[in-house]
Amino acid sequence: MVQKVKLSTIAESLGLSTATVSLALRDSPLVADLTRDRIKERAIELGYIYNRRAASLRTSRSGIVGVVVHDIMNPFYAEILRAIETELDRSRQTFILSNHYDSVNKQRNFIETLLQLGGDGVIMSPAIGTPAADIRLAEDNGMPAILIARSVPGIDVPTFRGDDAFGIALATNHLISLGHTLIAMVGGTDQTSTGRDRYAGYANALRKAGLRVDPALRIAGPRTKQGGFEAALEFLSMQQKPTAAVCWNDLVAIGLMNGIARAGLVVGKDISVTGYDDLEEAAIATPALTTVWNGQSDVGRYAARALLDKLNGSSEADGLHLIKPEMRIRQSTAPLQRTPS
Amino acid sequence: MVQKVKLSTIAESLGLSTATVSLALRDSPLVADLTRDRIKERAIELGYIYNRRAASLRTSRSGIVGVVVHDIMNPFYAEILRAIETELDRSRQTFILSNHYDSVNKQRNFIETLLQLGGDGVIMSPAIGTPAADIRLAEDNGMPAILIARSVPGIDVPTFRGDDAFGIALATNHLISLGHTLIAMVGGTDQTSTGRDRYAGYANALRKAGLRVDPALRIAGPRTKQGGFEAALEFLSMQQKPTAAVCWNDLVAIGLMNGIARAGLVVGKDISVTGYDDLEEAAIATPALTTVWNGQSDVGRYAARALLDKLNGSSEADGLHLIKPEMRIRQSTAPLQRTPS
DNA sequence: TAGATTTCTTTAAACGATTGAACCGGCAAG
DNA sequence: CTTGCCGGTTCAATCGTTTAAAGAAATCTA
Repeated sequence: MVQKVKLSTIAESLGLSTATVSLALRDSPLVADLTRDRIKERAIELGYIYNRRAASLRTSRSGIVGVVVHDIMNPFYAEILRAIETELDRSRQTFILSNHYDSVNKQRNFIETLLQLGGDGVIMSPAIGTPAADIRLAEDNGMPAILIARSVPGIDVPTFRGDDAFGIALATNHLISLGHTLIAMVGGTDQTSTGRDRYAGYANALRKAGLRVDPALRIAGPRTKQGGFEAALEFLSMQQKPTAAVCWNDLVAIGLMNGIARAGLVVGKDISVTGYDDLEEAAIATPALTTVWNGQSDVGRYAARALLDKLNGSSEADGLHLIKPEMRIRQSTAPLQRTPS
Repeated sequence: MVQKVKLSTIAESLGLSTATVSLALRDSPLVADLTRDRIKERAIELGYIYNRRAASLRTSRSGIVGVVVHDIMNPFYAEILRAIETELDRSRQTFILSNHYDSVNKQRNFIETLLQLGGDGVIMSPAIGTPAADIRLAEDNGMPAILIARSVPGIDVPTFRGDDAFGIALATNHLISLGHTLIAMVGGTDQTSTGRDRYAGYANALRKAGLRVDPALRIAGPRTKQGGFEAALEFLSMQQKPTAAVCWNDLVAIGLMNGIARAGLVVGKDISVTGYDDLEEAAIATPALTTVWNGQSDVGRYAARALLDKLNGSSEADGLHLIKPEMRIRQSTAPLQRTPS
């Protein structure tokens, strides 16, 4: 269907040229005030709808920004997205969201689609195993990329994430200071930079405190509630009976707490559990979850701003920017109970 | 920046016309097999990127579908979106997602943006108070709309949602059959069609069982965990001491259960609680939540299909389609305890 | 009063792909 | 030998907007 009302419709109805109408609608000082008002009024009367594809064909700015993360329904990303949304809304950019579910293919598809649509830029939390070439594909075609939450080796675009090693060390040290010596690490994988950083943070904290680092205490697994819930069994049936768990994130921690509760033990008394991220949910979990705030809102806000800056050509924020996490102590951790033996 | 590689680049490099290249890339039977292969090969060599805006300017099909709901981070919508995503992916449509947070303005902005981008269609869970004119704006400009989860008075486009009155009655009857007579309804508002339907379902079930409907037992509030958590106080301090709660949704129920647990009471023994929606989370909550499956995945799938059908001009699914909810009985509900009096 | 300047407005050429119509050389039918 | 047809390819107009550059009318300058 062809467009009913276009610039020329308005132009004809007023006996003007499309050029004038175009300029007037964009508040150009070139057109007389009176003319501008008449044009705008008529545009509304006629129900004119601006055709962005026609415009962007000419100008090569589409006003579209892509955002792709592992899973937008994951509350961790949800909080980042919320911040990005706020920031982009302010500068009237439309954003296209997508999950990649850690499929490099799905992610590349998204980048290609975005290029086809003439996307102005892309913010991404790269899928596990993202090749540098995929980021370059975007950059080389004039679509700047910003990374969040994870880095890609060989890529130097602006990257924003929490300082994972530091953050996990905060949690681990907190447990150590409560007297725990057998501390498991539950959930997640060691295949991402995040994963390696977190494990290193945990292991280093133990070593510094003179405790043994036992690989058997690492229970890897999905980063979900379900994953944490299922890990509870393994956790509780370990030979060495750990008394505390540092969890990959709040979801895993909440799942684990549920699993432990099902088994009749009391988190925050028999067992101490820490989360990571400080989701809204952490505070209302039972017991309220001790966790580490990971700066989601800052990550989102900074990432969006970095992109907008790039689009305006003004700034250069290339390279890695680490956000410092902060400890949030609640009721899921407690001093070590001396077991009557 | 102008496009580096376009149809004409390929055409020139092979001594052909852009017309042939255009046809070849779209697998038209009009071009010779040999030619087609050479063209495709060269396109890849040159790193050609299809320019959808140029194409859609000519064809008026953009391959973009908009989806706008109250809050994509809300797991209820998340499950619907997941289904929509799967269905749309299959037919290579890009989808643009947005929250309206129940702001009619934000929603209208989204519709306008989508029209500007030449969106092929829109799936929406309309904001509270959406005027019929906003839906018509889309339809009148050739962008078919599909409604999910809520209806809009005066609008007859395809609408998919759960049968709320029926579903809440299921939950209410379940509690009645367990012997409860003082049953509160917690969370949500009565300003939407959904809200009115749900309250009606609850009230009717009580009346049919010969029980009194007391407006004081209706605790309205936000449809979030936080909302449920906060409602716990009010619930526990009511004069008439209800022994069970029908919650607006699983989130409210989980929040309420947390709140009740904090107060030292045991859900599934002292108090019975039902949820609504059957989110993934319901099964792993503690105690596992008795709830009503609301057909999210069906709603999403049917809605996406209805839209795709409309785009192909093939079908007519106008009007309301109700999905029948189903009961999921777990551990958060139990027979009424006779209070020692 | 002629020329210069200012203030609007228009002309016309892009932007990159699609598509109905035209073209072309070769071959079969009449 | 003309006519028609066929597979393959090209021509040229078109989608709706933007924007240099040119034009026109009014105002200012000397």
